[in-house]
Amino acid sequence: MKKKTATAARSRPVDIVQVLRDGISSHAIPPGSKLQEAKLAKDFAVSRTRIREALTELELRGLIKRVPNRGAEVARLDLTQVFEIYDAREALEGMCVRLATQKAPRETWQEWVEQLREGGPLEKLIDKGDVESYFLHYERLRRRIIEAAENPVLAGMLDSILEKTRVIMRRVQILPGRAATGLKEHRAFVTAMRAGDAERAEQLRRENIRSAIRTLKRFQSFIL
Amino acid sequence: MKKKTATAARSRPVDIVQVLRDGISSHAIPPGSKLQEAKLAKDFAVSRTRIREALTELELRGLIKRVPNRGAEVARLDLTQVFEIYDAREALEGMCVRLATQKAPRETWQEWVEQLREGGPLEKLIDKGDVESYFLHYERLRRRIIEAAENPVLAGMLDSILEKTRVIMRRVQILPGRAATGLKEHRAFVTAMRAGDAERAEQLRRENIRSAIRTLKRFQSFIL
DNA sequence: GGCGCAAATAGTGTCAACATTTCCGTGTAC
DNA sequence: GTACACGGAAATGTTGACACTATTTGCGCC
Repeated sequence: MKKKTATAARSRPVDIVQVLRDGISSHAIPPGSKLQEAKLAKDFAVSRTRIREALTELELRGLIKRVPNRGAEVARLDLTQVFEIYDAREALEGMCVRLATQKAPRETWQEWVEQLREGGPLEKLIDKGDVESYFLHYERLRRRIIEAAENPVLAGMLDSILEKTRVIMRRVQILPGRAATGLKEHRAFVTAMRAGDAERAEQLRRENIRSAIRTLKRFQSFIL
Repeated sequence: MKKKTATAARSRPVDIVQVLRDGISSHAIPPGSKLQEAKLAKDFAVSRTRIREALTELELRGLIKRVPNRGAEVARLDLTQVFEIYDAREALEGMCVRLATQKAPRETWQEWVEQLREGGPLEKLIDKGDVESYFLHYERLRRRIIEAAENPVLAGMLDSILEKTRVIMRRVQILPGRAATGLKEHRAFVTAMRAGDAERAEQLRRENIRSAIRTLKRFQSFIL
């Protein structure tokens, strides 16, 4: 974080937080960076007051760490916190799958069953080694499920923990065999959703996340 | 919220939020109350800047609602939100019970098995109609479990949703037969914890919360 | 007497200036 | 040569004033 981020010239009041959030969660502003109020104020062309409000919000979201009279810096999360977050994620995503299965008509998931089927388009993506594209599709499925769960409280919580681990999630996908394993597991819980079996779908989704945790534990030295 | 709350004369900077949080979550400051920055600034004997910071925190926690140029008021939550929160709670508390069972030595829960046993002291409390005291014990058990789960992320999330529904939870306890049913269910999941069966303990805890939801649904007209 | 428009009023949003604390470099003494 | 102390610079914390928006009040007109 040395120079002004190229696109930061927006003077709109609302989304200073949004820009910083995105920057931090994508590691465009890497962990440990110091955030100086005066510099940010100049970059965003606003007063320090607004910057300070934005910083308090980021602090509350746990994205930055502030020490009195010494400034703010982007929080680095250690592996302990990552595992804590994953446990929370397991519970929340599991519940989302359950609710989505109960609330949305079964046909909703038909297209995903087809995408994820053995020999289907998504499997071909992984075979080609295009993990990045697969990850984007997976993200879309996740958002669709959260939407179908129709629970803003859950959605907000997931949002607030994912903005901290987005980079880690992407790195996990690249670990040896992870994407292929993940696809099989995704296929499993989506099939259960298509069948309307909410209980089983939740179980499978949770097992899916636990599986990701195990992979992460095995390769943790490569991630952080 | 007309006059200054009697004890509000503290000038300490940190816990303005704490005071307001407690006031709102206990309904001492009832839903719909308008929070005027200038008035609060005078009551707490601090500058408006501090008040505004406190308000942004409360807004992020979902305790107040702010509309631009029109001020802030204590959020009223409708039944829809309450049920959303309970679904999230089911997922999170279930996970807490699972983790607590896995992480803490089994003997930890022995005292609770005894307290909750058939004909035990807690059952006697309910038979006497002292639901209030039972609720306090239950709260202590909850906190003990969260502590044993050793997961600050989960703890923070539960904290942030309970401060919104504390009043509702207490009202549910008073509904006909709810306390007695709750006790049986608590006994069940604590017994599983004592036995070290994390999977079953989680299931039972979740069933316990779903049971509370059903009671709430049945009597919702009396609650809100 | 009621309705509409305009001015006054109250309250929030924003800013620039001032006060305080921390950090870093320099100098001196041992 | 090292350690301690002092001072200056830079960044954060705090305050009061100003600008803008929405609401209400009062006046005139229908």
